Amino acid sequence: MMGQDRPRTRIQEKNRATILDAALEVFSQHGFRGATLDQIARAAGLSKPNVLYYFPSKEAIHATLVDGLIHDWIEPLRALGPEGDPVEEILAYVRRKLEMSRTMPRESRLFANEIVQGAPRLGPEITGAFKVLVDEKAAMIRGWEEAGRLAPLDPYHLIFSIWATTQHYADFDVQVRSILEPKGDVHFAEAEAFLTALYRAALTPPGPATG
Amino acid sequence: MMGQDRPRTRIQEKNRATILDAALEVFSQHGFRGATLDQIARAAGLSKPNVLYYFPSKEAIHATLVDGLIHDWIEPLRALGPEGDPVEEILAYVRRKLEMSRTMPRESRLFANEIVQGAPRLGPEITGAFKVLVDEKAAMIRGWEEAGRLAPLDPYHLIFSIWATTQHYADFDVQVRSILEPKGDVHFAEAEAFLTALYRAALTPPGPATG
DNA sequence: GTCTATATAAGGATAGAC
DNA sequence: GTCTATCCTTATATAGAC
Repeated sequence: MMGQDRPRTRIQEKNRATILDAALEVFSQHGFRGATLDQIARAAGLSKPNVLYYFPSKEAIHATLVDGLIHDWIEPLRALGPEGDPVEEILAYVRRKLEMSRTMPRESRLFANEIVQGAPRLGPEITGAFKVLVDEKAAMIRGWEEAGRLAPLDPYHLIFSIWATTQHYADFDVQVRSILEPKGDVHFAEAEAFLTALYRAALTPPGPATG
Repeated sequence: MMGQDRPRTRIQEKNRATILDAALEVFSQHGFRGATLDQIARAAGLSKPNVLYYFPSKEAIHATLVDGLIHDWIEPLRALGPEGDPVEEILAYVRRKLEMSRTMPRESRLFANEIVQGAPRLGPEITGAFKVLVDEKAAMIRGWEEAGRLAPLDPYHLIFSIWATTQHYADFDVQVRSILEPKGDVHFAEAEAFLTALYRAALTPPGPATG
């Protein structure tokens, strides 16, 4: 419950970081209940009691992890700004999200595990902040649409669809790979091309004969 | 491990069905490890040992559930046929999948839980059958594209995107609701309108001046 | 077929030596 | 700070009465 937030030595910082990385690995793969302190300790190269020397409980490790990741996780949406061409701006958002699925799949699965199970460990501060941010960006998108700079699509469902399509490559990675088989990570380049085409076609306003 | 497949009385069938429904509820919400036999027994209105009278183990309940659901789960993709207009055919698939998210959210989350965690309990028979089916439909879509009846988009990633966008409303239901807030289930109608517009725009071939 | 009681194991957390 | 040993709760599964 209470965070261990007094000054720490370098070795303390290092061990905490090691534990958090190990915990990210284990929690993202097995979910909160499926993860064990034993697995986390082993992944961190420490003994179980030693892990609990740095964090008061398994739940505290998870909470610290979530708190530390949430900022980076919503950064791409925060960065969706009013400058530039709306279509290109949203396409850039899609690409940033896809890039996060490629480079931070564990973080994506950590959140996916939580949300699928009803987000019992994601406090109202987190979900609340999320809603405020989405409302803000949805209003901006709505403005673009009313100005005729974007095809008229429900902004909320547009955002949901971008989350769904991009996070899919991290959250459902095993399924994607089992279907696409051998190719290593090539499918991320394919996915980027596909999603760019999908959203460009849907977002471009009907405008006066652009072809 | 071994299925209990000798003849059963009506009461046996009824209790097995009750248990499986309760298990679907509990597994879909908490995942395999997070679910307990106590929860399943309580949800089924039976005692824990009585549940284990009908199934040899927790794992057997889960396996029976998955085996029983997989057929219905992939039915919409199987139904994607060569008749009619390709764009409308795919849009119909999108609507069927979205409808399943609305009417069978527990089933969707059951599979989501499994796949996010690396599908440790989904045998190669299931994932293998999946790949064969997707390969087949992807080839059909490719054919449509080469005939100029569909905009050229990677068929595999198109299918992934349809899974992602439609299942999102079941798997990430709490997040969707926390952002869309009060409206009861209206968002499914909105989602259908959005997804129809999204895919119609992207799938319609450039063709000779249809507007 | 269904229950109470219980065996047994796993896992979170603590005690206390070093 | 780190470890071994251990406590204690939870959870799967079984025994055996009814």
